[in-house]
Amino acid sequence: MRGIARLARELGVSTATVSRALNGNPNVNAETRQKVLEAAHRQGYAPNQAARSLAQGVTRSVGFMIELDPENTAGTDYFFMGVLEGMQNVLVGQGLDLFVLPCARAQDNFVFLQRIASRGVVDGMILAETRRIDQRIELLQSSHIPFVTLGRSDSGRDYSWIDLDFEGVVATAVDRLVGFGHRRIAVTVPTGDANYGPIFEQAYRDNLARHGLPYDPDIVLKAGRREDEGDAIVDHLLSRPDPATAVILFHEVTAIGVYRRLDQLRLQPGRDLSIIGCRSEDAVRFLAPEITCFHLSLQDLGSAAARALLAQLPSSARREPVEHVQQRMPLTLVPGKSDGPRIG
Amino acid sequence: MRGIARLARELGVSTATVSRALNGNPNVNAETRQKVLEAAHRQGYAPNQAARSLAQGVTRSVGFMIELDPENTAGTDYFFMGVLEGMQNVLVGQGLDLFVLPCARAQDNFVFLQRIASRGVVDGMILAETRRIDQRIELLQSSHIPFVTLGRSDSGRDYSWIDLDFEGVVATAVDRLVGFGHRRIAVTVPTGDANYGPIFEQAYRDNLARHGLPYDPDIVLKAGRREDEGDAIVDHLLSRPDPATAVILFHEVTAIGVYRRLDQLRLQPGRDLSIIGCRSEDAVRFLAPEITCFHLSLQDLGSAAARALLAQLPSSARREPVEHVQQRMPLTLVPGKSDGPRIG
DNA sequence: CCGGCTACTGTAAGCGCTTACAATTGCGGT
DNA sequence: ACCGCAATTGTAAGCGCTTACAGTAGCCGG
Repeated sequence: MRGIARLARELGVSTATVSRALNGNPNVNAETRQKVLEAAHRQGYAPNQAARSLAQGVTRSVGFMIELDPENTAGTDYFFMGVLEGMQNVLVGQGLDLFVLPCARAQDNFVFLQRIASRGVVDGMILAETRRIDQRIELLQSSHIPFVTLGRSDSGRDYSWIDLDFEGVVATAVDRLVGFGHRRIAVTVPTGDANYGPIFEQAYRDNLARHGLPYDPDIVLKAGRREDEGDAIVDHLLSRPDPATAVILFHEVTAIGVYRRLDQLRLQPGRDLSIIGCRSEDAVRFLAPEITCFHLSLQDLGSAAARALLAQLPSSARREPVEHVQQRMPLTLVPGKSDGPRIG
Repeated sequence: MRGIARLARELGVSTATVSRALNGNPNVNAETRQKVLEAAHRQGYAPNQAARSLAQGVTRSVGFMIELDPENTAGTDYFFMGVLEGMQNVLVGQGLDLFVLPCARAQDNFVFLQRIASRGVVDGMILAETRRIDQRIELLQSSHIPFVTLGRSDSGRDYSWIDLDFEGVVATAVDRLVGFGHRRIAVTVPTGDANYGPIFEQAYRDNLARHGLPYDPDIVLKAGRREDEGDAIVDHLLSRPDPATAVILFHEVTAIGVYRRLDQLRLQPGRDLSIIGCRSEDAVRFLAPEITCFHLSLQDLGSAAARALLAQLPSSARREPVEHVQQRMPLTLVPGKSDGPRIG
């Protein structure tokens, strides 16, 4: 005999009493509770989680699904650790455990989630890197599992998401560059099927329009998350008959290549080409001149996601249907020296 | 009625048969199995994991405990992502799930593990960042939970660990510097109570001795994992009456500060001070001149840990006591331009 | 002295699954 | 016709915990 049953026998009480004492049920004599707690502690007793969740139907834990991308390990930069902290900050307060569930290969993400989402592992899910069209959303909805995504998808359905305020970033960046007198403002947009590409590009178009500037697809460049893409960006932009005088970089690391190539051409960031990055990344912290970029609180992002999930978890009396949170996290501009007045 | 029972009723068979069919038990008529699998698929049936583990006593999953350090988010991402990949590469093949368990605050790591380690969550654990004296090791041993640590501890007990071959790194670095004619070789050692500090320092002493060089505590500097610590390192080393001509940096990011300060002093890495980093980190990828450092395959590290854990998991007939793996992962020298012959 | 109340504890029925064991069937061999 | 055996399926007992419900005891007011 083991677990609660052994404790019960040794103390000469029923398993029900032990269970109650351990779970803080008020219907237990203070003295009895004391005895139980002591014995439990003495024996290093820890409840079997599987039995617990089976009996209660909840696990008191939430999952955070991330995808491992062999192409791009370095790429995640310091994103997740900050986000995890933010999540934990709100989850531990609720007595919830966080399980990060890394999916081995991005392609397998659907079956992976299907397996994990089967009742009994977690009470809710947070998904990272939502795609434009993401089957996982429907899967979770049809399984009636509470979830939140980090990133919007194109699903028309109503669900909770937290995303970065790309619209705000682009608006601020364009305003700033236009204020500096720039009129040929290039932009790089991410490759891949994450949904922020189109969002970013759309924001770019909208903001050019707001300033009455024409949209020229020739200075909208696809670029991945590798610093050496920066070289090609410079070459392309400056080789135009009507060269861009400023560029907004979606992936900030590409700035490294941009700086390098400019240097080779004896050109100077901020003077010969104004550069604004979109989310400060570790790798560019040491560029000189400092890059103008946007700062994001990863902790806030994580906390927001966790809170949005909490709001959906069964809890104290909640009759009315859950409210879905759809929130864009603001980023703050950190002015550097990589942009400035247009010359010539 | 739900789960397996519903399937069983609809198909007019017993739950036992359904369970057997689903689990690939050979004692099921091929036709019956087919029917069951079809029905299960049609209904999107997924087994309740809690019930499964309760009945079987195993969870088919392993945990990887990491500690969140608000001081030090950057950089760790890069590390963990690579390691996770390596782990997944071996775990998915075995049908095991990996749960990353982030502990909110490093101080709470013991109670955190105690809670998680209670039977029923994972079958085994991998611990990151083992301390010199780490209670978690005894906890896991007394709970009879298979585990592996990333990093040695001072525990005399026999258990599985995977660590970096700091001894090899230091030996190679010292040999190289001595070969360049250096005799005053400084070193930085990490702050904090992780166990690699003392190991590193001991290796340093041993290797100096091997070359008949004196050990001078004055050029053994504590340094954390922040680039700006590099400035102080330079100032200290060069202000000595007998300045060091070379330095081995435990935390490679400090090289950024070192480069910066040298630059301010109009000195040059590789000529005025030879610098060797210990493990290539993302942040220093773009330093010029390139830093001489050591490359570690994070994937290999992760795979090794996962394999060491697998070896302990109950499986096919294994009567003899498990063998504990104690393995130091080799790092390979990547020569750069940050070190060279001693001048003067 | 009794009914009813509060405070506590015990009994036992699950939670959804696995699995040892029993039961059934159909077969070939004698 | 009967036995033994293999193949297949069913029965039911858990796995360790929670919890509705049913006691039991002590107390009060009437």
